[in-house]
Amino acid sequence: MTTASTAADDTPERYNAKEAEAKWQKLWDERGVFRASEDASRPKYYVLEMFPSPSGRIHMGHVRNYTLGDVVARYKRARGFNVLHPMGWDAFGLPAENAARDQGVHPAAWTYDNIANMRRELKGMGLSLDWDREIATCHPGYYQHQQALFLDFLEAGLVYRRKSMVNWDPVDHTVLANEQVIDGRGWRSGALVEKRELSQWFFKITAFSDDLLQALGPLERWPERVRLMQENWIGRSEGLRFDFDVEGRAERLPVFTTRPDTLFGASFVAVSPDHPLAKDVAKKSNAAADFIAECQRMGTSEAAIEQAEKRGHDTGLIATHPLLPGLRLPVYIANFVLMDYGTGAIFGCPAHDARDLEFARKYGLPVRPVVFPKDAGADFAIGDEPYTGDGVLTHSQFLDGLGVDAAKSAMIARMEETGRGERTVNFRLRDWGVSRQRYWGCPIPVIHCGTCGAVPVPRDQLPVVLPEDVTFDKPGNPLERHPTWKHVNCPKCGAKAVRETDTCDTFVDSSWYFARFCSPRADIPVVKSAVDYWLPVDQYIGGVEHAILHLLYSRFFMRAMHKTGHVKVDEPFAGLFTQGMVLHESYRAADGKWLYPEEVQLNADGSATQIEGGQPVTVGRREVMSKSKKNVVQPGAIIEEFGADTARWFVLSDSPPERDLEWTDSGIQGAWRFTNRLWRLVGALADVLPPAGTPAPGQMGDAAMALRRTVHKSIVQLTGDLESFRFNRAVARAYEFANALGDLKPGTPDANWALREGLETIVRLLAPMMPHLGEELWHKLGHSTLLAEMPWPEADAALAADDQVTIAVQVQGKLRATLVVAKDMPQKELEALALAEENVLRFMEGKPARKVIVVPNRIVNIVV
RNA sequence: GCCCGCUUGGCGAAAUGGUAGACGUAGCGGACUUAAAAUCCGUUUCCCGCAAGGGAGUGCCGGUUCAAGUCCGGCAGCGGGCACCA
Repeated sequence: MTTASTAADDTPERYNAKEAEAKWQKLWDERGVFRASEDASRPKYYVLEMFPSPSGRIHMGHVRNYTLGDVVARYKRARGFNVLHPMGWDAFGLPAENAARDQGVHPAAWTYDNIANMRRELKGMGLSLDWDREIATCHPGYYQHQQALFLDFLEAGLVYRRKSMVNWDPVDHTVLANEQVIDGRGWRSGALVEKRELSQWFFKITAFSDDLLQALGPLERWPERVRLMQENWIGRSEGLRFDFDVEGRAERLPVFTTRPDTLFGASFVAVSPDHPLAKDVAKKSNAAADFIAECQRMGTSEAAIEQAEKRGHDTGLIATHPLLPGLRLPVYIANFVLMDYGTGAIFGCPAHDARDLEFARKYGLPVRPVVFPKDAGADFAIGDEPYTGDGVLTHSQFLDGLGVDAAKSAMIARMEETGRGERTVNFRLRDWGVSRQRYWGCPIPVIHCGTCGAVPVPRDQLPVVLPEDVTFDKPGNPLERHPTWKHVNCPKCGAKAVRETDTCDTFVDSSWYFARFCSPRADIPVVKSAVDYWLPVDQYIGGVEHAILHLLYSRFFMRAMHKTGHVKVDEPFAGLFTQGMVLHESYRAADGKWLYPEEVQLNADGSATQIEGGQPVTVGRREVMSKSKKNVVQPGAIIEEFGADTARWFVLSDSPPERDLEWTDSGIQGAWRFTNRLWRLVGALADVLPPAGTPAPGQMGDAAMALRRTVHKSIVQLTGDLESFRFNRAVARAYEFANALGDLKPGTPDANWALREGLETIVRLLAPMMPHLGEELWHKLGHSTLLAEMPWPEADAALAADDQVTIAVQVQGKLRATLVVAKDMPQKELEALALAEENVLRFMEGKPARKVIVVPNRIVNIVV
């Protein structure tokens, strides 16, 4: 990386960003410009970016995220909105515990150190934040209210405890998330992961399945993509639930199917290895027990599932077909049937389902098609592929001749009539397990008593504070082995009891922080008047990687908080913007080692060499910045070198914000060039400009008028760009605007006046994007007000409209000439002018015009 | 496997169905300079042409239209989400 010039070069011709930025940040802070309070007389606007984890340093993704949010916040403020723009810390989580174990530092100390550092870095970006509202989720002042909400949800029946299967690492003594199991082994210990049944706390997100799905529709200011992902995740499917009789057993076996039309093609029944029937069978059969144990040992990773073949164990039981009493279906325990979807049991119709077909072929079960493709003959048979399309029902009694949809309805109706089943809706969404066997999280406020069971911690005993004297030298949960912390008396009966030692999933912390920001110091979770005023968040901005979990959990939390009387809205985020990632090329030395960008010299021909030693370097494709590939650029270093405004300008400039952005050295240099160009432009003209507020001279020359038109057109266009999140377009307009300003020669009173108007306007338009430079230039232009408190400039509509337009003239749809004419010239005149063009006549080849299409102010197309 | 998105100069990208490539970046040529940096000016989709101008061109094939990067149908490539969900 070569750096030609930087903000540190303090020559009179260069903007000293470092000095200026510190000065304006201090002034904003002292005057409390960005402090927010409820004000019923003004429209409110709540802008929020996803809050960071205090990992240590901010990265370019943060710079992009918070710049986008800050542009919105500053712009809306200028438009007269009462803006709330807060910041906080998603501070609980595993990294702090890892640091504790590896570096011997307490998680709290590590976290608060990182917060202090990152707060300093964020302040250096000049963000228009209300720092008085700062919160950290690891602070008892925050998590005590989360504990109160937990108890509210518990009372409302939205929290419950049940046994569930988890991935258990027998070496580290902890539960692992699916993502932490690699090839069936713990990612850290390498131990074979076991499936274990543990008691876990769950949030009953499924209580809102239907609502969470239905309410996606009206979220018009959310990306379609995110809504679709949530829709798929919730996974609603309609079907039939009905019961099989099993020979020799009293209980019927309920199954769920979305293809009731294929019931006459059934050839087996299968239950999950975790199904009660399977467990029953295993009591008497070692073979069955062995099979179940084997299934449970199987990995849950994607790869493991993909490779796993369909396998089953024949229980010897027979289910009888509900409509064909003579048809006896073998009951299998099958590894591909999931306990927690539907009823944990299915009927298999191999002819019309891929999994069932694979299973049937393996165990020699009949494959009987009952849905025939439209043009199939009576001898239609299934080969290697099941037939899953529409068709005509065959060999299916009362369904014969029907299409698939009609047959589904008919079958459901028949089953409902006979009382054997019913139409059912099933969701893929499962309840949210929040128990984590970890220290650095919000303690779950429950006490376990031998006689009373799980007893909520009384409200007056909140918060349940994490003990500080814990050790991380052994695997497992430090809360579990703490000598005193968990030993308490039962709040109900007074007997000896133990605290819940599990803590909350950190996704719980981030599911309601946006509500807490409304009243961050209140002694209750949220103050009604505050949340009623501010919520929902008007514009939320963050990475698409949170499209499902965080955004879905937050939607659940709002509903739960609504139900428990805390808020009156269901949807937390009225508008959502998902930004792209920041990418960078990666560099590899001849020996295969990754190199940091600053170790590499980029050559004009596109090749690269190592600065030290001069060996050739392999330039890799651009990808997400990651420590392992060393393709990272530290925001701190960039801001130190060029200032925050230049960094902000660059991340806004190159790509549309929803798309990935490639960080390039030439790009940041270009942004730095522009920063200085503006600064010089104002500096060079400061002496000749008329004083601020001078009335316009009566006579305006053509050049001055042309600039005035650019000024007012720029206001209109750039405003539209900001409104629609097209910040790269706004940047391009600013360049055009600045080019026009540079082109007008000063000297005459009209030109000087137009230049003042232009410079003041560009400074105000750029202020949301480059706030420090804006203040600096505003001040240079003779103003003593703060630009951050100025209203948005207004365009003169007459000037913003063109008085001349360029008309394209086409012959047969091909461009043959252009006309510059007065705006709104009548169609007849345009047509006449077009037909008089030499080149147009040439391409008409003497033929008469058959048809002339005239679009006013745009185009004339002549068809011959 | 299912669902979704994307594909335009060397590169990042613009373009309410109406002049494709604005703006930036990189390159090339020039001015300034002892020189470099910085700055400023010019130029840059490809092909033919001294020029005027012409031809081709938005992943590929086809369609709708006076007019298609944009709309419709099909295909390919790349990326993302979900995935034994019955």
